[in-house]
Amino acid sequence: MNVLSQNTTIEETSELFQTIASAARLEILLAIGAGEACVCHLESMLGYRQAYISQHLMALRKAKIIESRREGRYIYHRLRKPELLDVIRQAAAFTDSKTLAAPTPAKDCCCPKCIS
Amino acid sequence: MNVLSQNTTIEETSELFQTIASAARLEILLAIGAGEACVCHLESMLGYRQAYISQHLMALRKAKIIESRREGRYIYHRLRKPELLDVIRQAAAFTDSKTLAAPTPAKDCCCPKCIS
DNA sequence: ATAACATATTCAAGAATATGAATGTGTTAT
DNA sequence: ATAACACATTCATATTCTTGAATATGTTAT
Repeated sequence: MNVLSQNTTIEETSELFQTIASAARLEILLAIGAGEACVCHLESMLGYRQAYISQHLMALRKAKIIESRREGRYIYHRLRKPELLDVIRQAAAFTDSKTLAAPTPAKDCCCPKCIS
Repeated sequence: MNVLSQNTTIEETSELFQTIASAARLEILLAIGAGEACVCHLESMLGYRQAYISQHLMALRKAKIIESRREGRYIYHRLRKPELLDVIRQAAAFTDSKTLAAPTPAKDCCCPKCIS
């Protein structure tokens, strides 16, 4: 029933979160945006060292989140699926909004003790 | 401009991802769902040991993702903001969909070398 | 061929995380 | 007051992640 009923999906989802659960990585993904970017671009944009950025790009590539393409001595990186930005933005919105949801009163535990 | 223009939001978002970047934690959050659940419910539902679940609940509580309420000897846990489920579902959908986005050809790096 | 450049990769040590085991705390029943 | 129960917390270790430093690779210009 659930979108995540399959354990494999849960695993994959948790791996996705793991990969993007890093401020530097989020910055990089947002900087790449829907287009593409070379390392020097990210370097000047974010102020991180070259090797540091490359390391993160490597992790993102390994996680199949980005793809790379060489053009001369530049290598351009882009999101495999720009929809990832939506996931990030939604999470950011979740984080930001100060309005807490109304507490949902409900209860009926189906564990052995409760139903027996 | 960007939703994440503030570094604080990026930090918070990365912390959110960090907290939910665990299969066990995702399972727990989905099991709690929009309602509330006691530990024994989660225990019988997910098949994990009690202490293990409590440890994860502790982490989720520390991250302000869930809230707890005691009723007799049971303690019910619920999402502070059920919208979190949407974030998770969207990520799961992202993970699942096999359709890769069309490559976006684009380039114009604004780093020192490129614009100078 | 050599040098400069853009970027990737490897390595290692410290930091953070995960999780099993043991134990503590608050509540209800007797 | 004691026991049983539902759950939380602490502790310790194994594993994973992070990140600075060093180095390697592929490309272009000379």
